[in-house]
Amino acid sequence: MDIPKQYDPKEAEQHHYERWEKNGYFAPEINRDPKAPVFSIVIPPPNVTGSLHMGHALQHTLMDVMTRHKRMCGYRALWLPGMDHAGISTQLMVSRALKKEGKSRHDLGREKFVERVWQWKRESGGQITVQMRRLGDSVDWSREKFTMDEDLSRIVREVFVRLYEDGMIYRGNRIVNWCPQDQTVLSDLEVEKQPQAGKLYYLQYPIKNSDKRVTVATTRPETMLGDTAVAVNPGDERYGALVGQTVLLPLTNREIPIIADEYVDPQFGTGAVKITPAHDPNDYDMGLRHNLPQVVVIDPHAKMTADAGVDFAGLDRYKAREKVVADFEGLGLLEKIVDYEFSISKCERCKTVIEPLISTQWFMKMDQLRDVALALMSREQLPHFTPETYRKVYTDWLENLRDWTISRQLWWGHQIPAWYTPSGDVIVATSEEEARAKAGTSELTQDPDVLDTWFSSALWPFSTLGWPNDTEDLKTFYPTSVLVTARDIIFLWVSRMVMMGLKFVGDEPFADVFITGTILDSQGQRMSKTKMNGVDPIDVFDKFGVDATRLTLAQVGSTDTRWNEKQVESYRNFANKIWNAARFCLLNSEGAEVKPEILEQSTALHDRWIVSRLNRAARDLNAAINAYDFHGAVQTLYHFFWDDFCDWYIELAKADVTAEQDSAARTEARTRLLTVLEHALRLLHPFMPYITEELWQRLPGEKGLHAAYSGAQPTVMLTAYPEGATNLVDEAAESEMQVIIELISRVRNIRSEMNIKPGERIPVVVASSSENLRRVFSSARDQISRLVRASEVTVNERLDAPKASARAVLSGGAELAVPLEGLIDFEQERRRLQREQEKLQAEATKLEAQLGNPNFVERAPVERVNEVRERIAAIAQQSSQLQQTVENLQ
RNA sequence: AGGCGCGUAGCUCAGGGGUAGAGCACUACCUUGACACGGUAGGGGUCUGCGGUUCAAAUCCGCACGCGCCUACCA
Repeated sequence: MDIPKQYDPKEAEQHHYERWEKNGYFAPEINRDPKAPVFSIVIPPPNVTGSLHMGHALQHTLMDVMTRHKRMCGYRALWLPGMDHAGISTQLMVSRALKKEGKSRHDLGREKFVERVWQWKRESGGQITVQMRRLGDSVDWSREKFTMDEDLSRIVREVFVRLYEDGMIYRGNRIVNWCPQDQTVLSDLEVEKQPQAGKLYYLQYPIKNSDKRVTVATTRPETMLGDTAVAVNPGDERYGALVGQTVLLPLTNREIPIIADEYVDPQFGTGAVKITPAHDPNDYDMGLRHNLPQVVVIDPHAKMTADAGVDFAGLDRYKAREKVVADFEGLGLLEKIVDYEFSISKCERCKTVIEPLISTQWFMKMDQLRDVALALMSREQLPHFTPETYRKVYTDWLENLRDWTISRQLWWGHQIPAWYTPSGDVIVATSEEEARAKAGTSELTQDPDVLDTWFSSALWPFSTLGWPNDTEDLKTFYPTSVLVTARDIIFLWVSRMVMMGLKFVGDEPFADVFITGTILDSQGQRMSKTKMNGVDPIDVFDKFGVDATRLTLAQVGSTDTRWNEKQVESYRNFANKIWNAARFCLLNSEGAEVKPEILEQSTALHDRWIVSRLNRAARDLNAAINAYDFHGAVQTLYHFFWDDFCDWYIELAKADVTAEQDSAARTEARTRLLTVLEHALRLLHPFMPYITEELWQRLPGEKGLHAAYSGAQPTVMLTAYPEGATNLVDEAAESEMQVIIELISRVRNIRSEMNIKPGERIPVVVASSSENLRRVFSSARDQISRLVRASEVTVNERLDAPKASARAVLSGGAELAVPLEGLIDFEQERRRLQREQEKLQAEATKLEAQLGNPNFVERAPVERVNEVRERIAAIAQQSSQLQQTVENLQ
């Protein structure tokens, strides 16, 4: 058999995925058990323009671990993939491509432009699906969806119409966030706040029929051209007399009132605020309260309008700002300018400063849906968030939810299914035909706007499953089991899916929500394109292998973690360890094959021990995965495989397995070793799909699949995930083995501390008053001998060894001695024993202090007190044995 | 301004009322027939600080400091 010494991940990553996909292993139909429980996840659809970044790699790893785990547990498992049309990003991307050809989207016209986007999508969209295959995502590609698919688009229209008919969608004229660059409205969630070092300008407005002035402070002087009032707090004594008077607004010919409103904070600035209802959300609200006119002085391109006056019309907003300030200064009305840090709203896509503008848009009322979602949370604690702290984030957000601006002035997206008659009536329908029928005319114009991308995403968990038809998929897979996503879209997406799911299907879209952590760069900064500090997962795959990367990511779970390549390297080493352990098993497999029954028929201590450890690990793993404790799961796998299986079991079994002579005992040892390995590969598979499949395929024997998949081509993917049988967890075997392990470690410690040459064989004397322990030592005599390189191992009731021996006391009431005539350095040995003694004493002192405290004895649980007493007794015994030993050295 | 999270070994992180953990890094020895991407044995922490609750606090509760993130209409 030819197995290289080093594992080559690329080799394994090359062919298995294609076979899994081709054989339909990812589709839930592979499960033949009609009574199989169901597990389903819908993928957070990545942008069609996107490529795989660390965040995806993390989320996908976790979703794949869960899906593979549940599939192996016999669940009818579906992980449904798809992509999002990503309105603004995609439109921008294609527009940029056009620009290189010297064209704009307006040159093409809407229809041609949209066709161009589709063409782009066909040719270069969905790069990420290739990368998902590399990562090993076991998604059912036969169910792949795209938010702009015809069927999903129809569902979007259907939902829109129903919401409109329910009075939850309306068209209105309001102040909105406008991006002057992208020429579209944005929702509150699509603008980002940034701290900005700016200026606060103090402007003086003359009061009519008086020589007094009132000073207002503003960060945006240009908006004063649209002021329609000055407001003060009604309780502000400084200004009480002014309320009701009129201000002569400089640079304009207008007179505006001084009004009183609670909103004004007397502590801030001068306590008097200029009010510009057309260009500030707060002023807008105040304008409505006081019936103030809205004077629009800034247009959608962020240029000043004719209403700003002839001196300003056509100026850019920042140029206008300079001119307003200069003019005030010229008039002697500029009181002062102070440095001031405030936050500014920017378009999250293009980073242009948002202009609040009054505009006609489509909105969705959220109060009713919000209440239903909140009721679900208070009544059933759904969805259940992991980590739980996000429950509060989610509910707080919902409680403060406002209407959602759902229209966008884009061409790429779901065009709003509303038509206008020549007389201006609005007809909302699922198709133009239906609209014509409703309107009684064919002279209709469709609303040019499209819907916010998140509108279709909100429907994702049921639109992908065939709603509004009562499909098998919808009945089977909805509600889905868990949603895995990053925390930044809890509001944009998670909450909206809950609301829409409840409204249209009647059930919550998912029971659980797992919020992943964030992978930061090594400096603790968020990875971002602009900072160029991102780590490309594909590069990591190439360098360390997909499986090692997955293990690293799975371990991250819900914690924010700095990217640490050393960690991946360590898991690359782990993969290599697995490879070489398997290599050893396979190189010594002649005459043997995997045979699961053998595990229950183990009699030797080390065999019962590894079976116990295996089942314990399996039990812990199932519990950890089900509790979304991925970090714990990875640790369990790592230590079971490396420490228990490689460091101890293989070494203990080695003599039997590698015996030159063929024998029943050798075959049995080999069979057991192969079988334990096969179980370990199954445990590892959800985390490390490639190396496990590669090795599993090489194991000899009829390796069974889970009953639900009988008849399928052999693959570790479809084997049963070991459950961890309680009856095979053998506490006695584990504690007996623990004594052997301790014995071996102590002797090795003596060898190392005494500087005994590695090749030197030494006699070992062990003694215990316990007959059982003596039996344990005797049966393990050969193994102990090999692992500590002993010339002979003697087991007695009482320790009988020459003075010139190194000694140690074991925790189970056993002692050992290593006679070292001529080799031992008495002084060194005394120091070594002294250190042991000190450690014990330190512990004893602590425990005795505890026992000496009457409150402890009275109030602590009895078991606890007894534990301490027993421990003290054990230490006392060990200690006196050690003392004896030290004295014997004289 | 509020809310949330975090502060544990040199580094990256687990843990979480009852004797401080892992990986990496470090020290010594080892090319022993699976693996040097390895083996064996070690060293290393008053668990940010101060108070409180408790028989017992790294763990629970306050407060302070530091670091993140989120929400917010202070011009």
